[in-house]
Amino acid sequence: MCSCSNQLGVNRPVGDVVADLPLAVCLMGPTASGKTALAVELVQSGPFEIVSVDSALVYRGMDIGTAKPTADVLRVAPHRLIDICEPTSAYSAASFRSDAISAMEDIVAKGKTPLLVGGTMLYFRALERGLTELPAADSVVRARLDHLLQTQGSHYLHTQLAQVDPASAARIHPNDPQRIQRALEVYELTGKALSDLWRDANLSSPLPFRLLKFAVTPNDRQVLRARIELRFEQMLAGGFIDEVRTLRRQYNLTLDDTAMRAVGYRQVWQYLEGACDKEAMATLAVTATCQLAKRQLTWLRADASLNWLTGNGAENREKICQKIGELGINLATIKRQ
RNA sequence: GCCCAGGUAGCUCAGUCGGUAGAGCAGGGGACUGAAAAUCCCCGUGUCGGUGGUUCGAUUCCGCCCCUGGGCA
Repeated sequence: MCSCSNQLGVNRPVGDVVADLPLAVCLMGPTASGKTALAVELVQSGPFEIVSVDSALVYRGMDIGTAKPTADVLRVAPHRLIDICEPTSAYSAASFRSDAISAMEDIVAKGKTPLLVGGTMLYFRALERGLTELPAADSVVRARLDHLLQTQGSHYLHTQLAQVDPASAARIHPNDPQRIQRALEVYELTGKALSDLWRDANLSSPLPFRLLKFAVTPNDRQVLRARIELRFEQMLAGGFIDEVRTLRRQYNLTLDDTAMRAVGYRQVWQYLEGACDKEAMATLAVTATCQLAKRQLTWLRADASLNWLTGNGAENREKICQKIGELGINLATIKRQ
């Protein structure tokens, strides 16, 4: 059993700078893998406070389709970085990094340990490794590049990029408009090649935390698919379609808005436009969600520093408790049932 | 019962003027620096419904049989 304490302390030799950094625990995993349930258990049994790492949960009014924790859950396990944006605004990995670090510092100041929970793997990476200091998205530049993309095609933009930033053009596939546009945007805003900035500019400040990372996932992909199917049915029964109707009524949204690119919302939107019937919409949404899960797993497999949690709830709690113990940290008992 | 149209990859279909076949979707793997629930890249052997015949060679042509639509009775 873990020893009982409200304080987290790091029992490492003085002078070990890395060990002196406060601990933050990461709970990563594909959609529908059970991250939230596990996080709630941890919060109820240890000195944790949750920071959401999720690009869709940041949006207000997007509750059902994002499987956002319910008000009841949030009462016992508050999540930071939820409901912080209007659906019409754009959030970003850079915004997340700075918001997350503020939240984590605040949590540590209260004597607690940040528990980072989510499935947006780019956000985890940006947090851990930092980002090159670059200009933020510029809506005017993007609108112009969008127009060029529509009229000239991505290969044209790629040849334009090759002239100002050959290294980025070589790295980015001609069919990948999003990355071509970003590289061109950075060039327009700075007059410098993105590849040169990556090489020369400093990364943002190093993360002032030590991360202990866990990945939760069923060991069988079919199990995850079944959970996704079940959850989508529950979303529909819970009023997901009305939620999208309301968003469309309340905001001046289009499918191009970041928020409406979220899995499920896109498919319901198309259904509401009459593009398909309800059954086809559900199939498309489930498929898109499974494809998202697959991409999330690709990120996770590539991270050799992860601790995998593929057991049941009790086994997973035990493993987390044990790993934290190995770091020589006194943590409140994580209850076993 | 008769007539017509089909039966080819997990699904929807293309195609082979006879030389054992390929797209989209699904699925799998991978990439990922201010949109990331996004955006991309790579991966295609399947008794070509069954069975006989013609042929050097049949998934392709012919006969019969089975199955699925639609029509006529």
